[in-house]
Amino acid sequence: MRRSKEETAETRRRIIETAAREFRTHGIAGVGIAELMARSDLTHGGFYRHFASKDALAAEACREALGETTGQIAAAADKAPEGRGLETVLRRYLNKLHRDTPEKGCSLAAIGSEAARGDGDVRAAMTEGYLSLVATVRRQLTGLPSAEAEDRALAIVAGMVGCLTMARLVDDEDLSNRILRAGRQHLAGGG
Amino acid sequence: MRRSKEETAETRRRIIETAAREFRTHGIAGVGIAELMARSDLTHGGFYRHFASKDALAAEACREALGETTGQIAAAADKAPEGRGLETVLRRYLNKLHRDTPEKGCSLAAIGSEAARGDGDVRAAMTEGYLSLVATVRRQLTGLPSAEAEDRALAIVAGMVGCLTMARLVDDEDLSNRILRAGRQHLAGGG
DNA sequence: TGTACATCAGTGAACGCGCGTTCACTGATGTAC
DNA sequence: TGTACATCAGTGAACGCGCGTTCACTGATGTAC
Repeated sequence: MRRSKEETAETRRRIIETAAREFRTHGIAGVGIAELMARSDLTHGGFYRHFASKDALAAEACREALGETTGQIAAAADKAPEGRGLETVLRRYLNKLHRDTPEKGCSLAAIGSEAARGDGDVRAAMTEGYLSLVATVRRQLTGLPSAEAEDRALAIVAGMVGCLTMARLVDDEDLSNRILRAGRQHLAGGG
Repeated sequence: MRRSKEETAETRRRIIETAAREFRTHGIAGVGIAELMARSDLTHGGFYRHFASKDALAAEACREALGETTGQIAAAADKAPEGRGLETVLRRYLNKLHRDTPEKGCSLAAIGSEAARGDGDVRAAMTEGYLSLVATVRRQLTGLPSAEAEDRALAIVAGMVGCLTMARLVDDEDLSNRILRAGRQHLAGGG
């Protein structure tokens, strides 16, 4: 049952996509290899033809997910009218749709605290994604000394991640909505 | 082997303390009942004399941990010189010691993304802890319209959680230190 | 206050289950001639 | 271009292990008289 190179590459891509979705929904520890493979229309036995371990897949899935997220936000920021780039990034990140669909959203918020304890490759992928968002935000901060713009971008992106995480964590929807709005307003202002 | 009421209460307290520490270190999913009981000098069988389920213990452990964290920060803020309350809170929360000892630190940052997917009681405990920190920060924001001070406090605390989480997540210590410093500076300024 | 008995904290074995990973096998693909 | 054979993607059973939870049992504590 050997498959062609194209089929093999496509299978690998399918597993990563499934994992990127499932890990963001349930956490890395919350999804098993067998379930992941079943949702990719495969049996679990073939997994190790594609990845050295679950952690190796987790790192690839995070890279994939964060590439998507950071790409979309960078594109939106670039298309924004002059001087409204930061506002655009904040609106793109801190909204109800993003809050309610973690499976398609930012991995930093979806699995940040779990990944902080995790595998080195996963942390490397997360660091790269974070820095990519920071670079996008930094580009919107014009008219500031370079060092201060950098620092401000670090704090703004971390603040975005924190607001989204807290908006998902609290058990009161009104409060959750207020957190999103407060984040959009106050992170723009100088935080 | 029945124990006295005092011994029983003490045992229960010991399990909660162990859990508060272990869950913050390894995540809720990352620690088993048997390990938790062993670290409390007990065998796993007796667990259900004290708690209805692992989730019930998780909620209690979060409540305990957050009570400690929020109490310490509120006390420090109250003792701060006039007008330096927010600065004090930020210094207490965003520093290397807190980053490097999650087992004694804030549960919102340690298990925030995992708890967001979790049990209702856990989320309730987390929401309570978050609101307690928000109230402390809000008290430091004088000379602002009440509604704006509230919103600002929501964003500041979420930003603190995000900065601490990211400082733990990135795999570059210099970057981690810069995130802590940027958070202290820019969350004070208006975010 | 002393006695008889019910309660129940803690033990340790056991429950069914899913985990990550390995492996012998199948058979189509890729390659060497 | 055609043939023989090595490669390897995917299958499904199996590995040892730890998970949350249950349960019969022990014996000291708490309670009722």
